[in-house]
Amino acid sequence: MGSVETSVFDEFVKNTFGDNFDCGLSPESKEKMMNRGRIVKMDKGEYLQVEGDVCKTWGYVCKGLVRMYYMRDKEEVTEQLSAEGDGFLDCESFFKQTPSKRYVQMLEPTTLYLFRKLDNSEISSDNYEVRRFLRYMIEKTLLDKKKRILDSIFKPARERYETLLAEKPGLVLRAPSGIVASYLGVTPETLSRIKAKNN
Amino acid sequence: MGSVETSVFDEFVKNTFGDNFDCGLSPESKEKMMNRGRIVKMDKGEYLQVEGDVCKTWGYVCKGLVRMYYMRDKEEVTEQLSAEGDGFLDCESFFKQTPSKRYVQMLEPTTLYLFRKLDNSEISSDNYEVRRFLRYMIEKTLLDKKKRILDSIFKPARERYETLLAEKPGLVLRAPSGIVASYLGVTPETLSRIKAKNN
DNA sequence: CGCCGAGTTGAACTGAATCAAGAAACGTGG
DNA sequence: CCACGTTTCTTGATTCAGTTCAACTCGGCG
Repeated sequence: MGSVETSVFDEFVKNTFGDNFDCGLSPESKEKMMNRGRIVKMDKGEYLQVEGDVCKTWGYVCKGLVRMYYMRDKEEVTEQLSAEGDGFLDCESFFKQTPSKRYVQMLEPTTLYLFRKLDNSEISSDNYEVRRFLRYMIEKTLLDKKKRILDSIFKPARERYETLLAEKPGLVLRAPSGIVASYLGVTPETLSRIKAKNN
Repeated sequence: MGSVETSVFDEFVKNTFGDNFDCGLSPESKEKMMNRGRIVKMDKGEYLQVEGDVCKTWGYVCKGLVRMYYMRDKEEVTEQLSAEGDGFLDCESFFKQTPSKRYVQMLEPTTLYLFRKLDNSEISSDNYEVRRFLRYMIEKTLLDKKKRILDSIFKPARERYETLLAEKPGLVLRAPSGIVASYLGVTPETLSRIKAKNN
């Protein structure tokens, strides 16, 4: 593995778990983890995954902008919106290895780092450090998703928008308004009004 | 382990994962899993966990009724409501082993089956089957929670109530209305009106 | 130049929250 | 076992955030 992948992996860990997180991986275990990763470049509009595919990889955005969405009666529901430094995962299909209901599309020319899912023989042969790290990733990802969904229940639309704008201004500025609206769980009209009143 | 625990464990697996699920545990591995379980009887109103505790166990209701809730500005938000055959878990505290924000209270005299969390040395020494089974439990639990929360966003209150009534009539009949309302994510007034119109 | 889809603005509507008051259920002590 | 006070539940009136539907504006692009 070259130094490019090494630094991408370190960056992934830092951005996902925070600065002070100890991933608990020896150099050898880290090497093992990284052997599962590969860098992929994609064009704007291109799909990494469409409905019916089985999700085999865990994604991390090096550069660009990605959205994950599914269809809810002809309406696109944007579940994830990920820019540089964000991970993304279709948990349901990835865990169960069943055909996905979700689409993963590039909103800009994008560079991804993709971790391949382990097959059973790999998991059983893996060392404790690697298994623990994978467990951290699962738990972190799912707890984050849960938190995001809960926020969308309790916080009003304007507050959700302001939080997103404060934490990820790039997303709001770079993604089309309609997609940001769907990510925030409101209609395009409502987002437009929120933006208007914010000036 | 006696036959009581064995049958409780099998029942737990069946109710959690469905009839056709193969837990993939050899008799020895199953024995190992069950060594982590114990049966606990509690009174109505009693707390298994209060805010500040660190969650050490995965719960399964053999008999009775349990609710998990947390405080959101003086208001109790019921996150889980579990009767016979249901599992319950405070994911956040359990995974991170941090002080919990949640309360777990018995709404009836209740018999629980509690699985102790593994410490690190146990995990590293455990066999593949046990680790895989624990992974199934984590993934299942978190995907279910996610689904429930998503339903609460998209489906209107009346539909959520009707689904709950159809799938778990016992909960609606046995739990106090105020708690059911909080579980459904509506005010007691709204639930009362929904019930009134349903006749 | 004129089309086209995305975004904006306005008006009416709706599901659910809030506020307020009355009715029923509950448990505690006599 | 009943009486009483407290909590919980119901019912009504009002309000509000956000949706829906419709018309209009703007910017890009053939």
